Amino acid sequence: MSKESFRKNYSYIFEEELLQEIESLAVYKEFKENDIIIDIDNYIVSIPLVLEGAIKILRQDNQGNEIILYFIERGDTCAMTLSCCMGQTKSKIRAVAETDTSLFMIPKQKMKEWLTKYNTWQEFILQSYHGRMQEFLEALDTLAFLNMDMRLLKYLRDKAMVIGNDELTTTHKEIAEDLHTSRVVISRLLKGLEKDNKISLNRNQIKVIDL
DNA sequence: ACATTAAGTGATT
DNA sequence: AATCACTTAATGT
Repeated sequence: MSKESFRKNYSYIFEEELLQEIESLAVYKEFKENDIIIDIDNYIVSIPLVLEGAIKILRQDNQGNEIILYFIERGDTCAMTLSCCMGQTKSKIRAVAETDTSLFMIPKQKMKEWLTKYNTWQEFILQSYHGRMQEFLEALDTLAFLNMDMRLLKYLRDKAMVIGNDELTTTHKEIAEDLHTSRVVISRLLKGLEKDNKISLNRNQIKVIDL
Protein backbone atom coordinates (compact mmCIF):
# COMPACT_ATOMS: atom_id res chain seq x y z
CA MET A 1 0.00 0.00 0.00
CA SER A 2 2.74 2.44 0.97
CA LYS A 3 4.74 1.61 -2.13
CA GLU A 4 1.87 2.25 -4.51
CA SER A 5 1.06 5.69 -3.14
CA PHE A 6 4.75 6.54 -3.16
CA ARG A 7 5.00 5.61 -6.84
CA LYS A 8 1.79 7.46 -7.61
CA ASN A 9 3.03 10.73 -6.14
CA TYR A 10 6.74 10.64 -6.83
CA SER A 11 7.46 8.57 -9.92
CA TYR A 12 7.25 11.66 -12.13
CA ILE A 13 9.62 13.58 -9.90
CA PHE A 14 12.44 11.09 -9.32
CA GLU A 15 14.36 8.72 -11.57
CA GLU A 16 13.95 4.95 -11.22
CA GLU A 17 17.21 4.42 -9.39
CA LEU A 18 16.36 6.98 -6.75
CA LEU A 19 12.82 5.66 -6.39
CA GLN A 20 14.23 2.24 -5.60
CA GLU A 21 16.76 3.60 -3.16
CA ILE A 22 14.05 5.49 -1.30
CA GLU A 23 11.88 2.39 -1.19
CA SER A 24 14.67 0.36 0.34
CA LEU A 25 15.72 2.96 2.93
CA ALA A 26 12.67 4.95 3.91
CA VAL A 27 10.69 4.15 7.02
CA TYR A 28 6.95 4.07 6.48
CA LYS A 29 4.80 5.79 9.09
CA GLU A 30 1.13 6.53 9.59
CA PHE A 31 -0.52 9.23 11.67
CA LYS A 32 -4.10 9.91 12.67
CA GLU A 33 -5.70 13.32 12.40
CA ASN A 34 -4.29 15.72 15.02
CA ASP A 35 -1.33 13.45 15.88
CA ILE A 36 1.86 15.38 16.50
CA ILE A 37 4.43 14.26 13.95
CA ILE A 38 7.29 16.50 14.98
CA ASP A 39 7.31 18.71 18.07
CA ILE A 40 9.30 21.75 19.13
CA ASP A 41 12.80 20.80 20.32
CA ASN A 42 12.65 17.30 18.86
CA TYR A 43 15.95 16.33 17.30
CA ILE A 44 15.56 15.90 13.59
CA VAL A 45 17.01 12.64 12.35
CA SER A 46 14.99 12.24 9.19
CA ILE A 47 12.87 14.22 6.79
CA PRO A 48 9.35 13.38 5.66
CA LEU A 49 7.96 12.73 2.20
CA VAL A 50 4.19 12.98 2.35
CA LEU A 51 2.45 10.04 0.66
CA GLU A 52 -1.18 10.63 1.62
CA GLY A 53 -2.95 13.27 3.66
CA ALA A 54 -1.82 16.69 4.77
CA ILE A 55 0.22 18.23 7.56
CA LYS A 56 -0.07 21.57 9.34
CA ILE A 57 3.17 23.30 10.28
CA LEU A 58 3.00 25.54 13.35
CA ARG A 59 5.43 27.97 14.89
CA GLN A 60 5.41 28.55 18.63
CA ASP A 61 6.83 31.53 20.51
CA ASN A 62 8.33 31.57 24.02
CA GLN A 63 4.95 32.21 25.62
CA GLY A 64 3.45 29.17 23.97
CA ASN A 65 1.43 31.07 21.40
CA GLU A 66 1.04 29.18 18.16
CA ILE A 67 0.69 30.42 14.63
CA ILE A 68 0.31 28.45 11.44
CA LEU A 69 3.14 28.69 8.92
CA TYR A 70 1.85 26.53 6.10
CA PHE A 71 0.29 23.25 5.04
CA ILE A 72 2.13 20.50 3.23
CA GLU A 73 0.41 17.82 1.21
CA ARG A 74 1.20 14.69 -0.72
CA GLY A 75 4.13 14.91 -3.06
CA ASP A 76 5.76 17.47 -0.81
CA THR A 77 8.28 17.70 1.99
CA CYS A 78 8.85 20.17 4.82
CA ALA A 79 11.33 22.95 4.14
CA MET A 80 11.68 23.84 7.81
CA THR A 81 12.65 20.27 8.64
CA LEU A 82 15.19 20.29 5.83
CA SER A 83 16.61 23.45 7.27
CA CYS A 84 16.87 21.94 10.75
CA CYS A 85 18.42 18.86 9.20
CA MET A 86 21.20 20.79 7.52
CA GLY A 87 22.01 22.75 10.66
CA GLN A 88 21.89 19.75 13.04
CA THR A 89 19.53 21.65 15.25
CA LYS A 90 16.40 20.89 17.18
CA SER A 91 13.07 21.43 15.49
CA LYS A 92 11.80 24.98 15.59
CA ILE A 93 8.36 23.93 14.51
CA ARG A 94 5.53 21.59 15.37
CA ALA A 95 4.04 19.39 12.68
CA VAL A 96 0.48 18.16 13.23
CA ALA A 97 -1.46 15.79 10.98
CA GLU A 98 -4.30 17.78 9.45
CA THR A 99 -5.92 14.62 8.13
CA ASP A 100 -4.97 10.97 8.47
CA THR A 101 -1.52 10.92 6.95
CA SER A 102 1.05 8.45 5.73
CA LEU A 103 4.64 9.29 4.94
CA PHE A 104 8.14 8.07 4.25
CA MET A 105 10.89 9.17 6.60
CA ILE A 106 14.27 9.59 4.95
CA PRO A 107 17.37 9.40 7.18
CA LYS A 108 19.14 12.72 7.07
CA GLN A 109 22.54 11.36 5.98
CA LYS A 110 20.90 9.97 2.85
CA MET A 111 19.10 13.16 2.13
CA LYS A 112 22.45 14.95 2.05
CA GLU A 113 24.16 12.27 -0.04
CA TRP A 114 21.45 12.38 -2.65
CA LEU A 115 21.88 16.11 -3.19
CA THR A 116 25.04 15.38 -5.16
CA LYS A 117 24.12 11.93 -6.38
CA TYR A 118 20.74 12.64 -7.93
CA ASN A 119 19.85 15.65 -9.97
CA THR A 120 16.13 15.13 -9.54
CA TRP A 121 16.54 15.06 -5.75
CA GLN A 122 18.46 18.30 -5.73
CA GLU A 123 15.83 19.86 -7.95
CA PHE A 124 13.09 18.65 -5.62
CA ILE A 125 14.74 20.09 -2.52
CA LEU A 126 15.50 23.41 -4.19
CA GLN A 127 11.95 23.67 -5.51
CA SER A 128 10.61 23.03 -2.07
CA TYR A 129 12.76 25.78 -0.60
CA HIS A 130 11.85 28.13 -3.40
CA GLY A 131 8.12 27.61 -2.99
CA ARG A 132 8.31 28.13 0.75
CA MET A 133 10.43 31.22 0.41
CA GLN A 134 7.75 32.78 -1.77
CA GLU A 135 5.14 31.96 0.83
CA PHE A 136 7.17 33.46 3.62
CA LEU A 137 7.41 36.71 1.72
CA GLU A 138 3.67 36.77 1.20
CA ALA A 139 3.12 35.94 4.85
CA LEU A 140 5.45 38.74 5.84
CA ASP A 141 3.47 41.18 3.69
CA THR A 142 0.14 40.29 5.22
CA LEU A 143 1.57 40.42 8.74
CA ALA A 144 3.27 43.72 8.16
CA PHE A 145 0.08 45.29 6.88
CA LEU A 146 -2.10 43.59 9.47
CA ASN A 147 -4.40 42.23 6.81
CA MET A 148 -6.22 39.63 8.80
CA ASP A 149 -8.89 39.26 6.12
CA MET A 150 -6.25 38.32 3.55
CA ARG A 151 -4.67 35.84 5.93
CA LEU A 152 -8.05 34.28 6.63
CA LEU A 153 -8.83 33.93 2.92
CA LYS A 154 -5.52 32.23 2.33
CA TYR A 155 -6.08 29.95 5.31
CA LEU A 156 -9.50 28.86 4.04
CA ARG A 157 -8.24 28.33 0.49
CA ASP A 158 -5.23 26.32 1.66
CA LYS A 159 -7.23 24.25 4.09
CA ALA A 160 -9.90 23.41 1.52
CA MET A 161 -7.14 22.47 -0.90
CA VAL A 162 -5.11 20.22 1.35
CA ILE A 163 -8.09 18.24 2.58
CA GLY A 164 -9.57 18.12 -0.91
CA ASN A 165 -13.00 19.17 0.30
CA ASP A 166 -14.75 22.55 0.31
CA GLU A 167 -16.65 21.71 3.47
CA LEU A 168 -14.36 22.48 6.36
CA THR A 169 -15.19 20.97 9.73
CA THR A 170 -13.71 23.39 12.20
CA THR A 171 -14.66 26.08 14.69
CA HIS A 172 -14.01 29.80 14.64
CA LYS A 173 -11.99 29.32 17.81
CA GLU A 174 -9.64 26.85 16.11
CA ILE A 175 -9.06 29.18 13.18
CA ALA A 176 -8.39 32.04 15.58
CA GLU A 177 -5.75 29.95 17.34
CA ASP A 178 -4.08 28.97 14.07
CA LEU A 179 -3.92 32.58 12.92
CA HIS A 180 -3.17 33.84 16.41
CA THR A 181 -6.05 36.25 16.73
CA SER A 182 -9.29 36.29 18.71
CA ARG A 183 -12.37 34.25 18.01
CA VAL A 184 -14.54 37.38 17.72
CA VAL A 185 -12.43 38.77 14.92
CA ILE A 186 -12.67 35.53 12.94
CA SER A 187 -16.43 35.34 13.47
CA ARG A 188 -16.85 38.87 12.12
CA LEU A 189 -14.65 38.32 9.08
CA LEU A 190 -16.36 35.02 8.29
CA LYS A 191 -19.74 36.73 8.60
CA GLY A 192 -18.57 39.29 6.07
CA LEU A 193 -17.47 36.58 3.65
CA GLU A 194 -20.83 34.90 4.04
CA LYS A 195 -22.60 38.15 3.11
CA ASP A 196 -20.55 38.27 -0.10
CA ASN A 197 -21.66 34.69 -0.84
CA LYS A 198 -18.10 33.42 -0.73
CA ILE A 199 -18.78 30.91 2.03
CA SER A 200 -21.71 29.52 3.98
CA LEU A 201 -21.61 29.04 7.73
CA ASN A 202 -23.01 26.45 10.06
CA ARG A 203 -21.99 25.27 13.50
CA ASN A 204 -18.65 23.48 13.22
CA GLN A 205 -18.72 23.79 9.47
CA ILE A 206 -17.69 26.25 6.80
CA LYS A 207 -18.50 25.64 3.18
CA VAL A 208 -16.27 27.32 0.66
CA ILE A 209 -18.26 28.55 -2.32
CA ASP A 210 -15.96 30.90 -4.16
CA LEU A 211 -12.61 32.19 -3.00
C1' DA B 1 -35.06 20.55 31.22
C1' DC B 2 -30.46 21.94 31.98
C1' DA B 3 -25.53 22.55 31.03
C1' DT B 4 -22.08 23.28 27.78
C1' DT B 5 -20.04 24.99 23.81
C1' DA B 6 -20.19 27.65 19.35
C1' DA B 7 -21.32 31.73 17.20
C1' DG B 8 -23.29 36.67 16.72
C1' DT B 9 -23.25 41.64 18.14
C1' DG B 10 -22.65 46.37 20.09
C1' DA B 11 -19.67 49.20 22.42
C1' DT B 12 -15.08 50.57 23.72
C1' DT B 13 -10.06 51.10 23.24
C1' DA C 1 -7.82 44.52 15.25
C1' DA C 2 -8.48 43.30 20.13
C1' DT C 3 -11.23 42.95 24.20
C1' DC C 4 -15.35 42.91 27.01
C1' DA C 5 -19.80 41.86 28.03
C1' DC C 6 -23.76 39.89 26.72
C1' DT C 7 -27.11 37.31 23.66
C1' DT C 8 -28.60 33.64 20.80
C1' DA C 9 -28.29 29.16 18.78
C1' DA C 10 -26.97 24.33 18.61
C1' DT C 11 -25.85 20.14 20.85
C1' DG C 12 -25.06 16.82 24.42
C1' DT C 13 -26.69 14.47 28.88
